[in-house]
Amino acid sequence: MKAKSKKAASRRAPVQERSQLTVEAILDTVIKLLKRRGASSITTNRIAEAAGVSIGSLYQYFPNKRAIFVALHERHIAQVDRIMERRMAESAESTLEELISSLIDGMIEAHATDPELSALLQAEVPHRADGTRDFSVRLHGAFRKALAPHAREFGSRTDLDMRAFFVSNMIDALGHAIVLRRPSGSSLSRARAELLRAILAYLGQNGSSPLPGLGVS
Amino acid sequence: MKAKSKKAASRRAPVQERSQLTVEAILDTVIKLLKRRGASSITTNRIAEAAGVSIGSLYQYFPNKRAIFVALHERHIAQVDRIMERRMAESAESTLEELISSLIDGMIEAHATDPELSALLQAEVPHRADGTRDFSVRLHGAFRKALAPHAREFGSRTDLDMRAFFVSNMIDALGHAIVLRRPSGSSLSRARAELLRAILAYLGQNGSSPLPGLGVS
Amino acid sequence: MKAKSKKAASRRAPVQERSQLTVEAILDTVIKLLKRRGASSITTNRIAEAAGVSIGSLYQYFPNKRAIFVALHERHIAQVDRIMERRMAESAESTLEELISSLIDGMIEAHATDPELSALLQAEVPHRADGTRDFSVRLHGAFRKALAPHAREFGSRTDLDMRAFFVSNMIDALGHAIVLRRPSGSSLSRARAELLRAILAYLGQNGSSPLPGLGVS
Amino acid sequence: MKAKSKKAASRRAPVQERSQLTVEAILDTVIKLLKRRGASSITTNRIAEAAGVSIGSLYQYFPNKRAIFVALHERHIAQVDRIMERRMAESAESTLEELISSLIDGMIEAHATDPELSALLQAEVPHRADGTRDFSVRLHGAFRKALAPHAREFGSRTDLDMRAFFVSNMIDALGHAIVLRRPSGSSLSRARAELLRAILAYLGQNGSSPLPGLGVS
DNA sequence: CATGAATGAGTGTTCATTCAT
DNA sequence: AATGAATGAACACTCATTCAT
Repeated sequence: MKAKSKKAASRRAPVQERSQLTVEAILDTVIKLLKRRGASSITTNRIAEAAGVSIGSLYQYFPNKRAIFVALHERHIAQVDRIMERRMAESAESTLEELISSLIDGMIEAHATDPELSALLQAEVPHRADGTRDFSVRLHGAFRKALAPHAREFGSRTDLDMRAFFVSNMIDALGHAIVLRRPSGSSLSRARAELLRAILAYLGQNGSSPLPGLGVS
Repeated sequence: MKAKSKKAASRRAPVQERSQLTVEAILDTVIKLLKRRGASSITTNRIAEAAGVSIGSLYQYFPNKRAIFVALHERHIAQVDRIMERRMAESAESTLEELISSLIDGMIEAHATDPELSALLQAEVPHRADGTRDFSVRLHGAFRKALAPHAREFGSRTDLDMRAFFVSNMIDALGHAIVLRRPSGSSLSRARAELLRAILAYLGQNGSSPLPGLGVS
Repeated sequence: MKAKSKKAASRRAPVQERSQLTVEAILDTVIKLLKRRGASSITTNRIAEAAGVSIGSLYQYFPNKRAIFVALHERHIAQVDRIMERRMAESAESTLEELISSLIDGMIEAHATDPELSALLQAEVPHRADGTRDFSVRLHGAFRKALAPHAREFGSRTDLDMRAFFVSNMIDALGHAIVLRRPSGSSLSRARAELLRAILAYLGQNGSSPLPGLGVS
Repeated sequence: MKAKSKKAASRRAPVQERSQLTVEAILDTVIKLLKRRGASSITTNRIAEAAGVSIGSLYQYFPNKRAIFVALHERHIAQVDRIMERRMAESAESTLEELISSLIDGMIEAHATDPELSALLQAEVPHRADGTRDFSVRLHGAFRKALAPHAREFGSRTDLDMRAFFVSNMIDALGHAIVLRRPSGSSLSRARAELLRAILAYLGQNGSSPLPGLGVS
């Protein structure tokens, strides 16, 4: 699930650190402008000004405007990545149900933090289709591993693959949906429970047995 | 599910028709340019030229550039709408399973026709968040009606609402996903069957009994 | 010596004509700015404003800034071309001396009209080396033809070629020099006579006899 | 013929020397960039980087960008100057023919070393008209002195002046021309001989006597 | 002296939109 | 209605130059 891992050597770089701070400041500013005025009115000069950086400096950190949006998407994805990765690590010893439950919460955590931003990023900020795909793909891969121990329950290898695909997409898409569009009048926790139920039902194989001891180990 | 219902006044038809044709031609051109060069290089002048229309005429049909994109999204949604509406009408007498099966096929039909376009519209062409929401909302409403006859099986009214929300989102999001991103090596029909199974399992209530009376058999 | 010969079909083009006028106006403006402020302070917006044309229109006629300078050079060369070509045509029946005399006057006419411009074009306005070369090459070719009838006087074909090369370069470079840098205190006509003498002496073969009957015929 | 004579104060030498080396390195880099990318893409930052000097240091040696180009032209002219000056000194006892022959060789030596650079400096690198003029003027002055002993052969003082002007310009312009544009198929030495012949013929005064004993003394 | 991050005025260029024909 | 030349505000981006370290 690691996106890029540009872990800075701890003491190596006051310069690097300041760079990183500036980059973060710029991206945060873009988010602010995105919410305040919408994507179409964002200009590089406005970003620079609002971020308290000279336009020249902005171009020292980003080669062009598109790169700023790309970085914004990447940072967002990396944040989700980090959350999900942590949860997967934590659930290493848990049952499958616990794992899925945790990942749903992760998804909710990731998107409920700033639902407006999530929506804007998807609807207004152009992003080569790969960005989203990458995330899906990583989540899919993670699930393939998580479900592998139970492979014999899912007929063939293709079955496992498909199952992982569905589960990852359900968590992603439905997690997204319940945060952003859940029917008015229903609580998030209620929706969360429903999502868990949906996934478990799907994995329940013909509704037969209720996942006896599906540890992730 | 009707998007706008611009029922043409019967006698103004000839004019309206030419207008309609021009509008269609323009939107088709936008799609072509979108695929060929990407959204960021689309300009109104280029659209007009590629569509064989003068820039002046283009502005006779669209008040500004954004309106073109809006119209494109609307047309796309309307197409999906039409397909789904037809299928819902056709399945008025069918079992729930048949309805869902049909709607899944509708979703696939809608997106498999031009997956590239679907992806582009979502990733590159800006669309106020409402566009997507509108569609979801309509599908949701439709499902509320479709599931209503079985209301007593789903405890409260809130339950029904939630159930409809999940089913509509699963059809939308997972239908989308299996067309655009399904794991290589798996067939669309296989994925389609899996999606149906997932939804039915979800509606199967705890995976226990098979929806007594709901025709799911 | 023909540069491009885009002689407009006489009635074909009111549009073309206006275009041509605008282009000329722009180039004239560039010259004015060149003289007034120097090449380094010329901007496309300033050109447009000074020419009374919108910047957008300017870019309808020239794809970029460099093209403006290229066009300016080309126009200048074309003017010299035209003058020289006319003189060569007029001297078809004259002696070689008369031809050379006429071409010297042509060169002077060409550069004396606006010596400042000539100097600026050469010193400040960037021009791919070919521009100048082209002119030299055409003049060289012209002289090869002019001297051909006297080929037997100049040993081999290489000799003729070399002779034509020297004469064309003397007319070009020295004609240029006497207009722009001739020693203060000497008249142009005096310098002109000296140039003629220099060329004739050069062609006089060892300075021996005074060009016996070198008619161009 | 001395261009500037920045005779280094003997004791500041080490510093001066390093400075001088840096300046030379910068100018050499400019030439490299000039050849590689063309004048229009040269920036001070690129120069500094390619020269392995910090941009700050570059500005320690040159007050602004223009100064770099000026220095480049001056260095080039100084090189030619040096060559020509040496040759004039060496030919102090020679005949006029020998002097001229030597200066032609000097001109060839100067430009044949790096013809591409010569062309670039003239065509792409902006230079106030004075730069070229200066050189011409100095060569002109030198010739005035060289021809002075034979003043009585050239009628008036004005005559002498004019003669010196023509000879210096012929050496300059035609020397340049034979190096850079001589007709394909002719050797440089052949062209060199032709240039000498042209100048001698010009000085031959009506083609009469062949310059009896025109020492420069 | 050296450095190179930072600056920001200014540039070339685009492109949505208008409007006279 | 249709046209498309013209517009010019606005944009992304550059680059000569400075100055704190």
